[in-house]
Amino acid sequence: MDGMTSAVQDYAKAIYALEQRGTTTVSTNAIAGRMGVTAASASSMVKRLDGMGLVTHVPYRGVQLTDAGLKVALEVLRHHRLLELYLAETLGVPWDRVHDEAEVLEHVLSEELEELIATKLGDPTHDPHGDPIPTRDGHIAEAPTTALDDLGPGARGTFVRVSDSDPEMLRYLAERGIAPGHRLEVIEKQPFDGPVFVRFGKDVHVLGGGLARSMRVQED
Amino acid sequence: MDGMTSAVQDYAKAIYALEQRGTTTVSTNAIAGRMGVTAASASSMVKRLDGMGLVTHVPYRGVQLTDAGLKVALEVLRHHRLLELYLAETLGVPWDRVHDEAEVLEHVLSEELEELIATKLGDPTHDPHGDPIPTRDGHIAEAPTTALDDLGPGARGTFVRVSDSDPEMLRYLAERGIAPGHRLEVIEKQPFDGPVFVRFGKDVHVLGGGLARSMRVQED
DNA sequence: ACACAGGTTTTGATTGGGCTAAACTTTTGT
DNA sequence: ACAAAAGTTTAGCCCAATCAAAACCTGTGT
Repeated sequence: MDGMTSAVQDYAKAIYALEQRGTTTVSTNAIAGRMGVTAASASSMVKRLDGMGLVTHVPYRGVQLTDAGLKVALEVLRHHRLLELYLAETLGVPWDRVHDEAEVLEHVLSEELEELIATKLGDPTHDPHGDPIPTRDGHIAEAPTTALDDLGPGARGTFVRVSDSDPEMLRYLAERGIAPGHRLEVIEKQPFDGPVFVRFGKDVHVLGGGLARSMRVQED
Repeated sequence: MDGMTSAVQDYAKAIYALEQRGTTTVSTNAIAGRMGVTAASASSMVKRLDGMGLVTHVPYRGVQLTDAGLKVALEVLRHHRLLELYLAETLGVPWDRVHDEAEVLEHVLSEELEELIATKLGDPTHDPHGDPIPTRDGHIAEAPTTALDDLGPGARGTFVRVSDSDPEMLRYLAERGIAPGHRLEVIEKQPFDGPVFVRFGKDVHVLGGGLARSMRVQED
């Protein structure tokens, strides 16, 4: 299993993330969007991944991770999330910036270092965004989440993460005292794609647009 | 100043290392040897570095780092040596392996993380191989060293490092209780490129061949 | 003085990753 | 039912980094 470049790992991770978002098969355009490349680039890369046996690709119909591909994705994800936690805990990297640091480190982390870090952290199960960390042998406790935007009034749950860990959003939310792990209740949702009124603790916040669509909630 | 790929950084570092070894101008072959690539590859890369203003290259005559090139080399070197120290001290990576880990991490270490690590380590001046760590602003206290092989009987000094931090050699030496930082005295040197008899503390060791040529000593 | 060995550079090919523009397939709207 | 829109793939190009083979300098020895 060679040819395992950073790009290949990133695509596997992206496809995994997209598969989690409901759709069983993932479109080329979705991959391109997430990777920030053109559809043409994504298409040719998908062909490579298929050749490597990491995905099954039915032209014009979409792509799906194979077991081998899933393994790759989860390994990178484990690296990523362990690093996020490590950077936040032991080096005091501001928690809205650990994502970007981890993004580049994840590809060069040796298995040996991964092991040392995991041990040092006490084999943690969740990263600082509230995301579960895959185990060494590729298992993950992925509780299903819903976009805050899709919840109706009365819904209760835990704010789990911001998809893609967008630092801007994380900072914005942090400024108003909102962070992954916090309990919430939806008070009201304006129609016509309008904002949602959410209670965090005592405070009610109005969240709309991209924000409410990116915030993932684990419902009770 | 873009186009700063890992490869460019590695070449700058290699050229810096070779310049330290006495010769003012560095040959293409020497670079190729150190980088583990063919002379052709080194030659074309040298042309790139010249175009970027990192070296001055006189065809067929050799290469020399410019101020800009030196700055690049010392920045990477600072990353490398801070990482070596960090990995050894806080993660317990065996000290004969920190070099290889640092080799890949040095290129993706952000300035921010570098700062946090340096602070956490108390702004250290030397790495675990005994090599000085360049300062943020590109200064380095490079004490001149001599190959153990070049010392004569009676010479005293401190074993400073193994050039290129060869893990095999480091392990071999560690097994016999020899490590950078140890004081030594040359007892005898056999003629005709023969081995050298060196006292470390109470023990006298016989070191010859590639070993004595790679061990760098800072003379009193 | 000049040929030859050894070091250096050039040439042309390859691989990984990306882009634009054009071709092709599928979906959608009327 | 069929054309337009939307999505996907292909074709042809670029750049970084490498290699092997060929062409090219340089210095040395006779």
